[in-house]
Amino acid sequence: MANYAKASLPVIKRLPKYYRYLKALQASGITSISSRELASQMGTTASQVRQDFNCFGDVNGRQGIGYSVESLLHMLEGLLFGNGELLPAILIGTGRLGKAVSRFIATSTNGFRLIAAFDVSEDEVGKTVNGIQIRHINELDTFCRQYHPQVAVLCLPREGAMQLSGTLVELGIRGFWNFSHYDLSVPYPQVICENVHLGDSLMSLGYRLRNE
Amino acid sequence: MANYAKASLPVIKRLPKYYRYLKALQASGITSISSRELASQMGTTASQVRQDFNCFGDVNGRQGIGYSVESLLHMLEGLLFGNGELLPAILIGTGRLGKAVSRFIATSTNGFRLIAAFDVSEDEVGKTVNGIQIRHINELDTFCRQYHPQVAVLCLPREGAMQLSGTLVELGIRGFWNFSHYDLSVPYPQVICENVHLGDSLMSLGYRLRNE
DNA sequence: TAGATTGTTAATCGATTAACAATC
DNA sequence: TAGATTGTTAATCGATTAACAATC
Repeated sequence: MANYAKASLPVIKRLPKYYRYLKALQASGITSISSRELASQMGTTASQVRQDFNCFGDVNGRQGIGYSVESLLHMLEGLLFGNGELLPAILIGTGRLGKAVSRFIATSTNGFRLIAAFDVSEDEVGKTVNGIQIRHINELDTFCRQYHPQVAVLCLPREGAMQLSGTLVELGIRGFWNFSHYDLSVPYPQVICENVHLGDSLMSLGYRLRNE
Repeated sequence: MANYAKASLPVIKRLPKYYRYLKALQASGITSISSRELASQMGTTASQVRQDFNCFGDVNGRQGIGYSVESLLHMLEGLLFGNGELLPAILIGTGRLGKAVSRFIATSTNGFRLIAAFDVSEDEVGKTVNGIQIRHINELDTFCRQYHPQVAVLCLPREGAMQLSGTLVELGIRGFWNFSHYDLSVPYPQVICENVHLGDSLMSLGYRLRNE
């Protein structure tokens, strides 16, 4: 799919931020932007903006003018959401957090397609999240073999994610969004979405606050 | 409070992970651990473990033996959760995400104390989250002046967080946990908890999956 | 003592920032 | 043309990893 020099993880993590700022510019009718001005708005440097842009392909910046907002957005949309095709995703764990998070995946413009949800609790089974019927975790194996989801969103309350991740990889899952409060033991090259230990980030916040 | 060489952000972000692994070791009855063994379990290097440990104080590693699990945990607990005192926090936005997230802050062993919750919707006002009554956002100003919360957890659905952050800083908020899908415009030195753009991390995941 | 492991300094690696020629 | 801005190479900065003397 991609054929340009691969972006480093820090660059990848910045893409959504570029996307949001450019969307805002577009909304206010701005059609062209210089790296200097964009950097100043985003609180970064013009150098970084240009380096980043140059690593995700043919951005068509014009010397003396700047970059076309529309063309940048078009490029970012392709990178972030794919070009039309949606990544089939499953939700595992349909508690409060699972329900809150699932809304994002269920929104097709975000590039994912929620095709199933699983829970251990018999109470949950048969109910729906975002129009998707909740299945019992026992059906996971059969389901994956038939429908080949690519992404798993783990919203299990505690243990289980670690053990489950291995199974999921065997069943063809290529990416995880892990909200479980444990580390997955997934071998390279599966992609794990970072930024997901809700508790971790708050713990760190507390540390920083107390030590400023 | 802290008087040791300040830890860099990457180090701070690793603290919760150390905490979890050491807790697991403790639970399985292990009292002493070498940097080499801990690193191997966590998927990092012994060098990094030692460098990290040496930057958060007097860890009392014993040459030839290793580190005391208990003493490391004691130290990490102090760093992450404070020594008994809890950071007063408020929740802004009590939708699904706000409710899910608030459980963490409302659990006192995590080092925070949820003292209030606010929402714009009149429907929400008067209801409770985790035993805390939901107030109307109009009361935010009066409340902060009286009770001096230090941390704000932003679970607003879209706009608003950006504009609100400035006000909150003026009202004495020192740290944010921002789940809102926008960047805050908060001046240094307020602490912003990263890892919080739920959508962002999924977008990035999609990009990585499609480009592997 | 011999083996293991720390604490710390030095080397490496990678990401960010600066510089500047090319050019719109 | 003159001013502005890109694309890209070089310099800097910081974090990770390696090395090793000290020592339990």
